Amino acid sequence: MTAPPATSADDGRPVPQRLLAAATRLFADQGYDGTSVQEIVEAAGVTKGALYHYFGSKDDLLHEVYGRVLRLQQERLDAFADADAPVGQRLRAAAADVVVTTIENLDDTTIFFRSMHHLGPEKLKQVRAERRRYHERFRALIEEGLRTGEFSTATPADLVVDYHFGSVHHLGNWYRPGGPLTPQQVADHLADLLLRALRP
Amino acid sequence: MTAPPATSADDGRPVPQRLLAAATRLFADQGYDGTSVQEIVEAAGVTKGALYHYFGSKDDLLHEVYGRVLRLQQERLDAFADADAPVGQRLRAAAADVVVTTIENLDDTTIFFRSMHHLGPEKLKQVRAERRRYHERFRALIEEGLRTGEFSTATPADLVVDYHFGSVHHLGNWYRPGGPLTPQQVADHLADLLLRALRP
Amino acid sequence: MTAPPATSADDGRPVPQRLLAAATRLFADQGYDGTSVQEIVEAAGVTKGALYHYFGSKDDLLHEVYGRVLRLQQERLDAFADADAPVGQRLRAAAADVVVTTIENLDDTTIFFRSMHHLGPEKLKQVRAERRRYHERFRALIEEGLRTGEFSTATPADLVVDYHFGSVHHLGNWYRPGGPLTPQQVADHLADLLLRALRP
Amino acid sequence: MTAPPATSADDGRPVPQRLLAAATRLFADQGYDGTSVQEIVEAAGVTKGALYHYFGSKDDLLHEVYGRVLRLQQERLDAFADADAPVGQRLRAAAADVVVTTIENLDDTTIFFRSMHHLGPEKLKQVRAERRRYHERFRALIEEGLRTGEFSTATPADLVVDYHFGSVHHLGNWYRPGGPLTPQQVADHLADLLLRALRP
DNA sequence: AATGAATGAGGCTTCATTCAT
DNA sequence: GATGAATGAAGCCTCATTCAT
Repeated sequence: MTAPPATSADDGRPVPQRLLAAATRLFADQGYDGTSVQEIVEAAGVTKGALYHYFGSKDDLLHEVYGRVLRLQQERLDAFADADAPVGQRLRAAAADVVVTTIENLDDTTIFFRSMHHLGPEKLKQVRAERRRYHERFRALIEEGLRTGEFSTATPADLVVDYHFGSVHHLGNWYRPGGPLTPQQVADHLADLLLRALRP
Repeated sequence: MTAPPATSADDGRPVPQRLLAAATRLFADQGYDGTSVQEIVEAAGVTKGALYHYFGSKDDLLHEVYGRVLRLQQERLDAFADADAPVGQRLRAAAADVVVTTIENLDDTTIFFRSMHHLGPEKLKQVRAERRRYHERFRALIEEGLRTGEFSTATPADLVVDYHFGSVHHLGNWYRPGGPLTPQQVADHLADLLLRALRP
Repeated sequence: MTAPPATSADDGRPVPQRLLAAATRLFADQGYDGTSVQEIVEAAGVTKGALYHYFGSKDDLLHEVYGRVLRLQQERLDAFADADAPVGQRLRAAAADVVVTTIENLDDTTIFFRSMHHLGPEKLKQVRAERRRYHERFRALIEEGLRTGEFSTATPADLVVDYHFGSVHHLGNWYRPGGPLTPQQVADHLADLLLRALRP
Repeated sequence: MTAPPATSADDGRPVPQRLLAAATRLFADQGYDGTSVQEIVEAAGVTKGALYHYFGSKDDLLHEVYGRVLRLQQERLDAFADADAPVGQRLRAAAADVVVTTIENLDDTTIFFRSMHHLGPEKLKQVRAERRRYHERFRALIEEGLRTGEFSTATPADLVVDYHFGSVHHLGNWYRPGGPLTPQQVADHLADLLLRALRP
């Protein structure tokens, strides 16, 4: 008959997106186990039945939350890595970009690194495969720089990748919006640390 | 009447230590929430009453598990930092040492970074205070090197500390005993990366 | 617009029959409660709306499944009972026939005896009335033989009927197609046991 | 301090027995699926936690309910079969006895034949093995009579066993306490029908 | 010092059915 | 004739913790 009424819970967005947004916020505030399905559906203004109509289980929500960010980051990494520039510039751009997008989606990424182990076996496998692909691409960039002599060969590329992504995962533990540094400033500093460590 | 019988679970160690060891192993294998109090007491060969006799709650176990490692690391950091050597050497030694002790207690540290948020508010506050003290000492070393001109001032000391400890937290996500690198080799590489990044 | 496309699930049979066939198979495999409406409609290649268009509820399906067989058996019993032959021959034929038709529709009958209690009160009443009518007709045959002296009066007719139909209900618990006996052989044996028990 | 108060729900019996009795009554009245765990614990005057302290799951209750009767019947069958008497007398006694004990535990047996398929796979396997053992013993009696020529060889022993136990399973569908026949009378009639069918 | 039965609250998930389109 | 999103109630089970002994 008429347009659906817009209450505080029922904004115009489709139900699945409302659920995902509510879950993201609650997981970030209270942790995955600390958040009940009941809380999620109340925050989204729907019923449990609706949630299970769109998502197979609670850990499906987790999977979706992180999958969105990971796909975004993979696309951006591919773009930076394939650009036409010296490898040092490309690596610096990619290393800084993952920091910026992680901070811009800090809820999603923090949730995920803390709660990944709650995924079922097959979903966990899938996510790990996607992360591996991401890391491989990043590592390939470093190896390219090693071959050209632009980077120091003192440290295995694997270890360098884990060094950098350690700091990216760690962002959720200390970065607070409104702090003294903007996301871009943090990103530039961390990328700089990486590149300085790689200087021959 | 007589000495207690020694069963397979009752290996002679005192009950609290048996409980702590069982909890550590189970938390590492299955996560904190994935492990029930029942499983812990069965693995330790005692009953629930015994656990609650020694520990006030389940998160007390978590607290103890990590507290042990944190106290150890703090002692060692203090020793390295107070040594009589150029600041670069002292920082390198401290940075490598925390990697080695983290790997040697990988179960404990992995559990902790993943499950910290399950601590009650007062225990969480206490642990955070201890960690802050640890970080402050580490940062002081870096600032010392900045003042002496031994390290580059390009990056704020805070950020450098987080960069390094990001990689330390991350160890549980990739390091596997029996891999190609010994704990000491990993430690040397990571300390080297830190020092290289700090070169002027 | 045009004729509906023929998918693998859409084999040309009308929708209600497809639903009934799917329900019968699933109920037999997984039980009535073990089968969800969603599974039925997926197996039939339609949607829930379609099911509820043709059937008022899930237990309507059960009712239809068994109603078909019961009507068939009633017709056949009436035919055998009304035939022109000695009562012993008529009873033997009827007793054997219900075994054959039960085996030929073993899914339907097994489901039914196991799930009857899921029918709503009014449907249950209706089915029980139909079954009673069936039993009465069967009992009348036995009583006819008792009056003529052809059968022994050692046992009340009621009990004899229940004795035989006990074995018929039980068929689903042990008869397997492809076993050593054909349906007709099983039927002949069971009818023979009944008639032997009735010998004076 | 004092003896526990005896309310209507809390009689003197131990909790597991109270639970089993409540479950048996409710399963018989309303079916297995028709009975919620909540109803059972309320009827037994305890909480859900207590139920799951003693029984691993809802179908564990079912398993216990039937296991009790089956063990009883197996013992009695063994006793009758091993007695010192002609095989015809022993078979008649065993055939009548299983009818009496089935009627005396009609709730348990009715529940079971109707709900067996709700048992998990391993429990189902175990129960089937116990039933098979029971049937084997019964069949051995019949085969003994076939060898001595006391029984007719017209029908395979297997089929005769299923014929008789069909009528036993069926008892729950029609026998009502307080009807015209006592359990013993029903038992005598059914055993008589079996023996008459086996006359050469 | 230690037991283990019992609590009670809460967790996730399933499902038959309805209804606007 | 048919769709499928959404409901809402109920279901089974888990678990940290307590307490009388």
